[in-house]
Amino acid sequence: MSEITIKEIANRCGVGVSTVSRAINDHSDINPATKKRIMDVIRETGYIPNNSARNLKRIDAKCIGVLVRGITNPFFTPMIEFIEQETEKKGYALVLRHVEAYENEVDVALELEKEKRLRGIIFLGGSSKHSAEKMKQLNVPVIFATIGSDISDNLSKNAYSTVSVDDELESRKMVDYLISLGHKKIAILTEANEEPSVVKLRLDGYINALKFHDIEVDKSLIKYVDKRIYTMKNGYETTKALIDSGAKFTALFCISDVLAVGALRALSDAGIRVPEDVSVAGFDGQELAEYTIPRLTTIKQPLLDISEETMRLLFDLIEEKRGHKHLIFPGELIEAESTKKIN
Amino acid sequence: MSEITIKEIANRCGVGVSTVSRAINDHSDINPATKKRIMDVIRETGYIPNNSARNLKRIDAKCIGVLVRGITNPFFTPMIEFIEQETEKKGYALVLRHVEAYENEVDVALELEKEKRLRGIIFLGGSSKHSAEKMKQLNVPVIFATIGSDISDNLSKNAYSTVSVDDELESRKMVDYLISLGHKKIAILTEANEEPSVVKLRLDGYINALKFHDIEVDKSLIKYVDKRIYTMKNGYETTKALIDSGAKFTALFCISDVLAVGALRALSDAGIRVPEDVSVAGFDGQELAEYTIPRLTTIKQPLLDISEETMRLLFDLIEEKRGHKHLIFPGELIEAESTKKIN
DNA sequence: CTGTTAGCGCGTTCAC
DNA sequence: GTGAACGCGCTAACAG
Repeated sequence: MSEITIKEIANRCGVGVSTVSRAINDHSDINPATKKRIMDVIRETGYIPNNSARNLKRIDAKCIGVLVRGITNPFFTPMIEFIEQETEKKGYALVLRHVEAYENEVDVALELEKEKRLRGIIFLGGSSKHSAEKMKQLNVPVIFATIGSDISDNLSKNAYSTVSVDDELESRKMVDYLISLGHKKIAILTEANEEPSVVKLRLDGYINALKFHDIEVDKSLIKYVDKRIYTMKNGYETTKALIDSGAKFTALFCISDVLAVGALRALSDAGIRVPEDVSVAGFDGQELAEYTIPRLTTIKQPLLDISEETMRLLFDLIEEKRGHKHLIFPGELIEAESTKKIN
Repeated sequence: MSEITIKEIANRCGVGVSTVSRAINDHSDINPATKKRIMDVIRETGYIPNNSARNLKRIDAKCIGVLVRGITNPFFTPMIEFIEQETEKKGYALVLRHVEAYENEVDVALELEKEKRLRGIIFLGGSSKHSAEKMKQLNVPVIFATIGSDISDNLSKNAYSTVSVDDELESRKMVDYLISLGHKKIAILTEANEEPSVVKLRLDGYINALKFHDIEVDKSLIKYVDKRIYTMKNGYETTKALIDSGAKFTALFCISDVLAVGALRALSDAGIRVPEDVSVAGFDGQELAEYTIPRLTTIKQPLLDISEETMRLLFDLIEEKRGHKHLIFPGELIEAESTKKIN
């Protein structure tokens, strides 16, 4: 039962611990024969090195950390898969960590950096607005992916990079499109969040588009979901509330595809046809949007581009080839079946 | 940027390291005043204890590990949330780890157990079939949730617990139901997997139900998706292939809800109405099933029951109140809109 | 209540 | 090519 350690292996092989260490870590200066003997014993005994002890000593642990906000959200899955591949290609290990609602992502990162000796950190989701003070403690390169820099104060912009779409612009693009289809009474499903965030930016885009086209912003058409913008339930219930409120609208813009799925269902239940009676649009361009009935008109975030550039930037930063940047990629308006020109 | 350590804090406060340690770990035997002084300095300096070092020493780390197979799969999300709550209630920490396709979950568990000094391990997804030898190395309680014990050899059944539905039975239940609606030509979307697995059990259930009702098993109606049963794309493409094959069927049973979503879309694209022309059924009872159009008939796995019993069992095992068990919960057949009596 | 000290398991010098 | 010894940062046991 007692835990088996490197010492134990060394004893059984009649060698010193450092030799075992060399065998495990693929060092070159070791006799192939002894290495084989050691590896055999390791396999027999089922010995597993203790990671805590390794991390404590190892100075050159090539490891990058990815902190994901919201486990509920399938949106990041394709990005994570790409990041995993690239990380491995570069010979780095990856530590993936979900950040709970009650946790501060930078605190978690700080802790992880010490524990795993991270060489770089990627934040997926969450906010890039953090105290410059704390950010500075993170003394490895940091990149926020899918979160723009508009969200933070200018002071700390050179403390990290961002790779994202321009959420305000993309949101505006979608509302412009709906307006171009003849819609004037456009409702929106969003989250009550006055903090700088992608949510806020998307709402801003909606308001700005309406204003630009001299359409009055009708507060009864702005509906706030309860807390989470990535649950169908919230999309369903908030849409139901919108319908029940008696407000008249010909289009409904949901700031996430997941919300839109709930909206589609709620409209259908109310006997409202999409897109004949009401046009519905989402945001994100998740896989799901291609499989709803009707298919969802949405803004597709270029996740592959974002992921690629994130990794390129991160490794450049690690190798000190260049400084921090703030990159913006254009989203793509996917015109699908859920929106239609108004009669 | 030299890392700041506990020693440094001790120096700055003019106390010993153990006093700092006591302050950090909320020990009772410490002067509140000195504790406050220490905590202040810690806050100022932004000191963060190194987890690796802690894990290395700490003997009583109350920590449980959850290993999740397949990050793509939103199915486990509600379970994870529940497990998190319960773990915290009991004063335990939680380590959540996703297991990649190329990894062996028991190996990962072994590693994690050493690193984090786990007191218990929960596997979500994957297989419970592992060499008894390896399982024995895991010398803390192990529970497989949502995976039945039928999958493993009898020898090692007392080495771990399982909490799940009976996948074969539930699958049979669904096919029985479809037959009761008058369907005889029932196609199935599954995965080519001869290994013992939930996938295999669900296919077995399908075959057994047909046999029981003296319906011939038509191999052209058994369609295998490519690798993953939790992607809509696979559901879509495999259904398309089924349609294109010209095979006649009046019902389509998908062994996951996610596959069924793809199937719904493919049928719709082919001009086949659900449920008028073809009935569609899923399996799992995920949130998504309530939001498709039409709503999906499915087998709802009692995730709350499974989660509750998993946690109860785990803590009982940790406290050595009882031995390993293999619990089966009944699934619930949700009759929704995607299935219909045949004319 | 507090300081000193001995390891936790391993990687890394530095001798040999 | 190999082993002995040191210390990573911390907690726990033991004195005081």
